[in-house]
Amino acid sequence: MSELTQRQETVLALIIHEYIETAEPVGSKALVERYSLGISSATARNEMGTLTEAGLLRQPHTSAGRVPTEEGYRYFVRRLLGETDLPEAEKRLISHQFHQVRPDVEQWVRLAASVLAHHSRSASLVTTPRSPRALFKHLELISTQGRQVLLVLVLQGGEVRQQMLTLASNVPELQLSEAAHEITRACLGKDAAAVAAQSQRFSTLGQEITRLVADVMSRADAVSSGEVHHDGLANMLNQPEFTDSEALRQSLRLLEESSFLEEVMAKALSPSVGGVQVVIGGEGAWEELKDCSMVLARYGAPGYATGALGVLGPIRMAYGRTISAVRYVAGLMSDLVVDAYAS
Amino acid sequence: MSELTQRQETVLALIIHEYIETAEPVGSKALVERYSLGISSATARNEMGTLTEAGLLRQPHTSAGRVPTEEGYRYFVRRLLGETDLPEAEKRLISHQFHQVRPDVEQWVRLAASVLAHHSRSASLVTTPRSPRALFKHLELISTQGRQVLLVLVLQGGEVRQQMLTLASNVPELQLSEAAHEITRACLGKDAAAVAAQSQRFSTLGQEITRLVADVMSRADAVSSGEVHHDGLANMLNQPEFTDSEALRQSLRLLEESSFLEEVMAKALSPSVGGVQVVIGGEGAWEELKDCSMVLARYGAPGYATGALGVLGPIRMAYGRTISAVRYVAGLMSDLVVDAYAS
DNA sequence: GATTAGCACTCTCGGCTAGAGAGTGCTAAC
DNA sequence: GTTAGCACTCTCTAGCCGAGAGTGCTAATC
Repeated sequence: MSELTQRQETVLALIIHEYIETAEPVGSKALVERYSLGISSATARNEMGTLTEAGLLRQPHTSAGRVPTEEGYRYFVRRLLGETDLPEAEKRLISHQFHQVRPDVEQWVRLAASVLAHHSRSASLVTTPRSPRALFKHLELISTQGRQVLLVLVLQGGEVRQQMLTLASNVPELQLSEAAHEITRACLGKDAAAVAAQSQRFSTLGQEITRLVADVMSRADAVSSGEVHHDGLANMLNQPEFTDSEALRQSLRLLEESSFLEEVMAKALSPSVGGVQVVIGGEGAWEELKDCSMVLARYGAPGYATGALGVLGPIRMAYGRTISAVRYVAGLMSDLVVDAYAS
Repeated sequence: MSELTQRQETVLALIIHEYIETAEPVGSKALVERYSLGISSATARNEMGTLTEAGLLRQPHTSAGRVPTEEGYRYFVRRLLGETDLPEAEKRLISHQFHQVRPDVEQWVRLAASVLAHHSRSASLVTTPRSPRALFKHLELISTQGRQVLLVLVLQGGEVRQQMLTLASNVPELQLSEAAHEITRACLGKDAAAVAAQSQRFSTLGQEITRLVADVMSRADAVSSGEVHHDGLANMLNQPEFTDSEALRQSLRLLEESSFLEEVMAKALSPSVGGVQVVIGGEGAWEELKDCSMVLARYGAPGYATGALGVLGPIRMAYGRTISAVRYVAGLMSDLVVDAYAS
């Protein structure tokens, strides 16, 4: 795409700004009046014509105002948005909220979803953080009744997994806790495969338990991205583009089928590990997202635990505000996760 | 309300049945033709007039067919529905599904939500099961790095709670595990208050930890109903009564604000502990639910752990099918929870 | 050469009307 | 008690019309 003049960029930016606010095609006259541009509507029309030919704007019908195309939004986000950021006051407020809730991953995830939904006025998505590879830290066996035993497995990073198991025979409590200690010593810091490899070293009981531990750990590996929490669905309904049900239904189904979401998040986030990723209109890859945009970011500490968060909304989204919010919350979550997990 | 004749009940039932299917006012002629009633449309009209006077039917406008009133639905559910039940084949299928997933409470909750949403073609709600009063079972202290310690608390029933804490000074691992054993011995089977009362018996370290344990336990008590999972939101959108956004938005907000949901579930379920509860149109008590119906049930084993599940849909809901599904899934979940927790 | 005023043209949207269709309540006959 | 017949009411849809907004083009202006 060839270069746009300064004025064309201004016009594009203003049209997008106006359209995001009003959700209605914006015409040349309204534009120059509303923003006191120093040009006449005719000049604006000429520029708009150029932008339309460049594929950045589009007319819903012959005699209506202009609406940004997906390409137009992309140009805007890539070239014109700059490094927006939340006002300091809002940042402090959000940060304060995070430090006020109980220090618990689950709570942070909820709060993050709530904050994102509120600031973006769209639907938000936040996965719980997960370690890339579960590493053994501590095992505890707690006898309950008869041959039922509760297996509590602590992973490096503080994640706790539990699992019931029924032993072949009754085993005294003392023997259980001894076995747990022995296994803990042998497996400290090992991953699922390595734990499984240790199993021969133990007695029948130890082998049974070790295999189960390895099993639980590999299951933890399998769900590499955590559960997806969401918030702000109701915001989507306020958007005029979702008044007819079809588009809305698709988005809703999206949010409920976490498998699809995980796939999108994983794919969209793999290339850019650092910053915020903006997916506008599905980018051709996701038919189901063609009426939506997503603003996504990873958070957490690579090596310890990472998660993803983002916002799902209409293509006509307040990208500036949303990107700032996503970036800031991702940073905040990273700090919190590092604090909690790094030890 | 005075008694209805046999024929009036038939007419009411058929109108409700027809309206549930088509979502459109049903007229006398269509009714007698569709169901080959042995009466003429004029007779049907007379009966419909009586039912309208009795407050069980209503006309959207002077010259339209009849639509059931909330009172009409209530009569139908209370007197005419009988003991419907899912077909054996479907029961077996559902049961099979439950036994196929990983034996894990979280998985069962998800599956229950999915099954309910599918069978009711509406939105479903399932809380995770919770013990009515958290009772201490086992404490484990795992040192991580420096003065950071991971506190793992196992409650009676197998629920596991974890919490980070930072000690005032560095404490060797051995001393930690000894303290944990000591506290475990002293607090076995006690509730939050009793645990707090024990705290004086211990050294400074023990006191600090015991108080934290009591704190964690009382927090567990506070959330007497678990987290609410939901599924099948997309089903709601298919319903014609939710095409305009207002009613839908309300229901959505309901599902997202779990606080409100918990209140509704708690209230609606407190009187009838045994069976399935049907709330039609909010029953006057909940303004927010006035366009919706809920079919709710408790599950679990009183004394061990209980939860609630149910379906939220339009008032024009397939009550027979939904009630059967809710009842069956609640029973299934009860069995599973008892199996898992009873030990 | 860029900008602008003026103008004819196009397209949507809201309001209006008319006719079709469905359903009702009533009355009189069976 | 039931039913056929009928006049009446109300909604829903299609079609039409005028207002309004916006455009593209041309010719004049800076």
